[in-house]
Amino acid sequence: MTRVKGQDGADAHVLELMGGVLGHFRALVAHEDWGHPLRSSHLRVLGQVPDEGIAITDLSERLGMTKQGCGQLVTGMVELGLVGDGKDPRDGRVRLVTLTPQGRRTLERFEQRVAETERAWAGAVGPRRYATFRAVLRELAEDDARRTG
Amino acid sequence: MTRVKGQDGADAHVLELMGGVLGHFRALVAHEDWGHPLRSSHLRVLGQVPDEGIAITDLSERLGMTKQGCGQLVTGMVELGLVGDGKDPRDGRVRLVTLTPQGRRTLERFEQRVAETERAWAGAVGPRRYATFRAVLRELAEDDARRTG
DNA sequence: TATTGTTATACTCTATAACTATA
DNA sequence: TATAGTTATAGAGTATAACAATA
Repeated sequence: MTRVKGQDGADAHVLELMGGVLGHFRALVAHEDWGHPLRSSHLRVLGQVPDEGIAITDLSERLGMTKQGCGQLVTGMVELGLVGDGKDPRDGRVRLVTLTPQGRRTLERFEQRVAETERAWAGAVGPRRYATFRAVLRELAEDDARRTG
Repeated sequence: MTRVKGQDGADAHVLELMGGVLGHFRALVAHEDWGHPLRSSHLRVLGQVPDEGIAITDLSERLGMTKQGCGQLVTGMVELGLVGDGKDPRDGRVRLVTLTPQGRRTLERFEQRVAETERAWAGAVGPRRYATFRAVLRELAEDDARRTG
């Protein structure tokens, strides 16, 4: 159960609310059959791999994690067939991470689920209110990135 | 750095945005000096302990986690002095978890930080837009709870 | 030397399974 | 027997430190 009320029935604060909504997606990913183990960390990676490929160090920066952790994560995803890795002909040190067709399909299917969910949400709260919600969320994230990044 | 743009500068989707905003709070908690180690799991617990105390099993349900995990978490928090535990006089099996004065102070201070942040956000995006954002977020969380809970 | 990436290790958070103690 | 809680163990996700290979 996702809680939305705090103690004594008081309104949950923003953090609990966001956490609950995010939990909805974790459940969505976990309960669907993807043909192989799929974790949300995989999806975050898939969304950051450009067509031309990317080095572990750059990918780790995009993901906001260490290159060590990123390297391990990618190794697991190569074994699952979600990404491929190869040498960069221009720099022998670089492991160039690319999307496999399967990785691309998985990413697209996930993005469809997100889009479906957003349509359902917009229907539930009203398209105009949802548009405001979405815009405010983006502005808050951008503000935060400006301060910390 | 909290990312807000996906690959090729495309807009990040809702999940990345929420994740980024939540990350802001994780950083806020991590960088402040609380006098002892404080993790976000602690804060979630503190927010769910009523004045009259609560049993581990009930607390675990409020938190949406197993009673085993909840018991461990509470044990650590007792050592930190954030909560106290005692026997329930009405049922000898029950470990009654209560807030210590220190736990209450920590919770209040955290809630002040949340309130300050929300005021800053409302100022940044406009009070009316922020009110819509907040209301939509609550409705989505409630909707989700109704479906899954 | 600086940079890319790996290996080794550890910690947080949480789960499942098997258990003990009390009702 | 049913319920409250603990102990043991494991796995995801990530970090830091020390290292190897290439530039």
